[in-house]
Amino acid sequence: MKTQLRKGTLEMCVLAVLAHQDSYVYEIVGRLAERMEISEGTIYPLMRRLQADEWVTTYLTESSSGPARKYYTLTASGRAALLAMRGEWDSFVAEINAVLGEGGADKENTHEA
Amino acid sequence: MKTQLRKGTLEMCVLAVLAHQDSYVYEIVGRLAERMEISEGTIYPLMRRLQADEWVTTYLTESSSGPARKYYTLTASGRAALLAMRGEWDSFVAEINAVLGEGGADKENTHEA
DNA sequence: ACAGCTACCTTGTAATGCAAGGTAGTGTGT
DNA sequence: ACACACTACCTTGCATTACAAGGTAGCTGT
Repeated sequence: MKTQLRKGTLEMCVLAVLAHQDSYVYEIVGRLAERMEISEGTIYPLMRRLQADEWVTTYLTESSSGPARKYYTLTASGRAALLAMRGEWDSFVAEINAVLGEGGADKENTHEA
Repeated sequence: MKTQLRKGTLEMCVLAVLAHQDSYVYEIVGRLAERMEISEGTIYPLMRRLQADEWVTTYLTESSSGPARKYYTLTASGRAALLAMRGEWDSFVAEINAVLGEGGADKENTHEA
């Protein structure tokens, strides 16, 4: 069920990581794993989508500790998409909290939405 | 894409509406539609799930303006589930915002486009 | 040579939301 | 009587996405 909540947010999270700095899947997974459970199998197909949408481009870099790394960089439209997603995310959260706040009168005002 | 964000939250929203007061699908949809786009086809299967999980029970009531209404009531475990979901929701939102905030060290840079 | 790590990638399954469509009772206008 | 609109129920098929499990390959240390 926690899985379902994530739908649609992982793209945004990955874009946010890339906004910070270029990265490759193995590292992205490691970063995200600090804060949430995440699996490689989720990210690879996702990266293909990001590429298809032209939100990222890639380049290869040699690694001294394993196979070459495939770095991903945000494009201009990737950055724009991230901003748009943040906006959607914020209004979505507000929307849900409004519904919860409305129905949740039985829990006398936990915290505000 | 907005659709994907909703995954996993609609159950919680419906439970929240029912926590407010007993209701039937047609009305629930109307209520939720005030705040978000939502379709009947989504809710009926969802109600079956809620019933299967024994989070709601139903009773029929005659209506003076159409077919009988099938009201849904929260069970005790339904209320418990709603509380649990709210908890998950809050920590999920915090989690995502943390990732966004981190990648968004350029949050100074939120000149929201 | 082998184990273990880095790093890439694919396939199949499950969960969920939605559009489109179908059934039926009640009231209103012609 | 007939058509239409509104309430109210419900189902089927599709698309999207996350995940588990599995596969390939380079590099390092013993």
